Amino acid sequence: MDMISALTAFSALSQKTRLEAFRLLVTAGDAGMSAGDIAEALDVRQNTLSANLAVLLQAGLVRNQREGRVIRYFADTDGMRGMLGFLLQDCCGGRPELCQPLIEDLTCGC
Amino acid sequence: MDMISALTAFSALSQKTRLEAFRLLVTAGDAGMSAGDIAEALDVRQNTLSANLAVLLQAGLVRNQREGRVIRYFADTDGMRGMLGFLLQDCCGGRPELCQPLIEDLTCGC
DNA sequence: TCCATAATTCATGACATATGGAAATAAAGA
DNA sequence: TCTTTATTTCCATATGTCATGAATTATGGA
Repeated sequence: MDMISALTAFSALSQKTRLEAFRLLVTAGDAGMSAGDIAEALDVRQNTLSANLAVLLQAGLVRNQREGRVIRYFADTDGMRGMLGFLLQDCCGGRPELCQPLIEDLTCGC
Repeated sequence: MDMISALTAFSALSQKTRLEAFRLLVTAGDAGMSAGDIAEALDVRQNTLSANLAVLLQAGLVRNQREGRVIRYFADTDGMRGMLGFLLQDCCGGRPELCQPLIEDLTCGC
């Protein structure tokens, strides 16, 4: 992940509808969710959500797949990992003692 | 960390100068960096950087401290942890099997 | 073929954000 | 006190972003 990709990813997550949609897809896991279901869950119009999903797609944070009439969206864990790695990489590179407790805190029991 | 704080943090990191400044401060660690040194390192004007540091401050991603004439900035690891936790929390909550490899990948050897 | 459904694309107006110049504040030293 | 240095604040402008309404594409079924 380079600087531009990271900026795109952070920018994508800096908007309420998109952050909510992304979290929804993360919890949905492999099942994913159709664009319509996401729009209904978040109470936003289809075209508004469509534009926001397009931003998440371009940021590499979600994937999609047409299934007949519906288009199903999934969280892209690789994209998420790349973005987080971009931040933590620097932390570890320079100061392992800062990184250690941060990582430990993120394991959140699973 | 709530939704609004997370949005503020992601928004703060979605701008090149701010993301660069934050990474600079992360690697600087406890030593921190003065506003002037950051401005010079990133080749941006002081007033522009000042505005951007104010955004990072408000997002809780950096702290500062006056030392005589200079104002020294530090990365706020608590803020960083809160932001990352906000994303990973959902991942773990719903799907531990998604979270596990993601966490493992983030430990990056330290 | 015709219609209904699902979702996207396009154009527009409203609002927010970033940057630069100039001025202001704060501290240190002569 | 006056000057210099470090940094911030104010203001204007240019740019970017977001949601909306209308039109468009794509699919499935009558």
